[in-house]
Amino acid sequence: MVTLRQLRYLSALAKHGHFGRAAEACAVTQPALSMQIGDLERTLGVKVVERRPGEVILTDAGREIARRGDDVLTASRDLVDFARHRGKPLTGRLTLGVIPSLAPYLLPKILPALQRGFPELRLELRESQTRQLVGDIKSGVLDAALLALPAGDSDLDAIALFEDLFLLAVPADDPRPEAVPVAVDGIDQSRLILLEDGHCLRDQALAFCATARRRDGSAGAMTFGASSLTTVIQMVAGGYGMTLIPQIAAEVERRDQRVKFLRLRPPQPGRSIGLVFRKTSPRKADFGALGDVVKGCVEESGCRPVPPGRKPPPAQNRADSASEP
Amino acid sequence: MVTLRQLRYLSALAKHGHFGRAAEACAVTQPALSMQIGDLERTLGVKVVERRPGEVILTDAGREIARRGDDVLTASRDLVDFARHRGKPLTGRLTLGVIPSLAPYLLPKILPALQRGFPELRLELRESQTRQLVGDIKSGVLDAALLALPAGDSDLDAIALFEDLFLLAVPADDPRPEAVPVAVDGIDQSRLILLEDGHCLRDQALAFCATARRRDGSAGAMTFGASSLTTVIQMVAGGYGMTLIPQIAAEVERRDQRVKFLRLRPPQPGRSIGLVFRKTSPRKADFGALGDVVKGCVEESGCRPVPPGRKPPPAQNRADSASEP
DNA sequence: TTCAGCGATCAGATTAATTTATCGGCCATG
DNA sequence: CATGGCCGATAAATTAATCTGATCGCTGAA
Repeated sequence: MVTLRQLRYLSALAKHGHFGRAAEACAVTQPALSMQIGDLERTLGVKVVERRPGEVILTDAGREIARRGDDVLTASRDLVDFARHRGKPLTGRLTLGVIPSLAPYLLPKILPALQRGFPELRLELRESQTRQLVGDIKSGVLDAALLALPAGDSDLDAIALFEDLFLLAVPADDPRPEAVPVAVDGIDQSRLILLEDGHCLRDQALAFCATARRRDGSAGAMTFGASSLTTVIQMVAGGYGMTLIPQIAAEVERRDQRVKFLRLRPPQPGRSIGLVFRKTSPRKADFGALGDVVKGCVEESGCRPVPPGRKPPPAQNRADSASEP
Repeated sequence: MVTLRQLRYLSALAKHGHFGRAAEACAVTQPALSMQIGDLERTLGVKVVERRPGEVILTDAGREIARRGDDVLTASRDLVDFARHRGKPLTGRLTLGVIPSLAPYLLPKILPALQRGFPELRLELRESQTRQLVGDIKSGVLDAALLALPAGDSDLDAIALFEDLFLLAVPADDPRPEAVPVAVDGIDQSRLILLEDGHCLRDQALAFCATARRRDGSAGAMTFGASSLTTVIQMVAGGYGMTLIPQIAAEVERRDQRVKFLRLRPPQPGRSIGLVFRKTSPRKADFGALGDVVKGCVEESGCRPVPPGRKPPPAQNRADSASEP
């Protein structure tokens, strides 16, 4: 009979490709793991791993078995999570991913409120790009993530939290007055400074500009890859170009006197920020509560963004955030 | 740490509502099961069952835990199935459901071929209505089922096998010549004899007639509920009315000289027969092979129906088989 | 009151899993 | 072609998990 223990050991073995290290990861000795894998192979009637000198690789069948095993483990972990957290939202450990263009601006708003409202919550944060976050949510490494919708994965569910409009950040000495919204034509794509590849914000900005206009044939855009929005703003301040920046970040970056932020004429581009989690997650109650906290913080911070009143996030007539990360 | 054993015992307990009988079903003694349930409650920190004199009922949390536990068990059973059957399609035990309006006509065609081509296959058949079959597939009681598409459940996948057109069965002394297709107007809905409630064929026939015409306000139709198509044909033969009958059944029922079958004018109503199974089923290779056998048998039997060349089954301009069973 | 049904509990036996120690194959070195 | 290191398999002893059979205590019915 197959056991969860065998699947756990197999999962570790698949991950480490090494009996000794897999055993260590499972906090058992190597023979213990060897025997469990052996038992598994015997009960399934298939060689699961190829033991070759210098490396241990899964067989084809083994790969599929490990994949299914991970599904089983995730489901059982969910079961335990459900039982342990049922009835008391936002207590205990909760691992949350946040995209880099959001984390430094949103977290300072919500962490104090969370701490105050849910002192029993032990939040573990991770900052990564959307692609990574989605993978980690699906594999159960993360419970949920704050990112720009849509996440575009049918295994995932989302709660829309707020709309985050884009502003055009330009040097303070730009001739255009701050009061007048500029048309997208005001954006010289070749002077656009963006985050490095892989950031959803970069893709959204590019998508918006692409639909807005295409000044020359070159895929162009001075797409120097900064790793943080603050860096991007520094470059704008230094007169190296301009950028599209989400309102929630502009609030903070506005401190720098050498830049100013111009609003854009409708249809204003923007992104829809949401809380994403596995459809089968056992902690939906937590996510509802967490979402409420975020909405509350964003609202009371006097920020323009407001929670939308609909389920499926829009992303129509705005940046095409359908592109992966 | 939670174990599959505990989940198996919990599943049995949930099903039987009785420690003793659940234990018996698991082939262990009652104390063994009691202790495992006790351990489970201890590790989860929740009372899972309410022990009250005379009955054992799950708590709210227990119900959800049992549901999730069943998911885990299904996934682990799938893993084992995958490992055991991988590489040798159509061997070993395979449980297959078939709807009643199809089983007696299709099975005689395919069983000999299956026996010949796959002697190692031990097919276990069950005849039930669509609703029941779908439930059993989802819970893992059945591996797959032959029924009229669409099954309409997002957890299920289907392979379309063939189109089965409906014919109008009338008494042999009906004045209309067999050679000329009749219009749907030729169907007097008030004289329609159908299978009893719950059969998809009944719903399809009613749906087709409803779109075809509505002679009077009465929901009408002489919908005496026969439990088999043979019974229905007997009644038609006896002059009690007429019926819509799938071509595959007409082939057989044609033996009765007292009825004849009129073709219908386009858009000809019909049903799309398919093989349905869980999306995550470990035996998709088997289903492909089984589907091929069915297609082959249906074709070579000189039957009109042919395999369609498209994935999503039609059900357009024909009986509305979207209604449940 | 007494009894039958049912689940909990206990002690002891059994089975499964783990650890420590060791073996043997396979490379890379010298 | 020896030698030592790495790595997984195996053996024996130990520990932990699980089971059985006997029994207890509770509850509702006779």
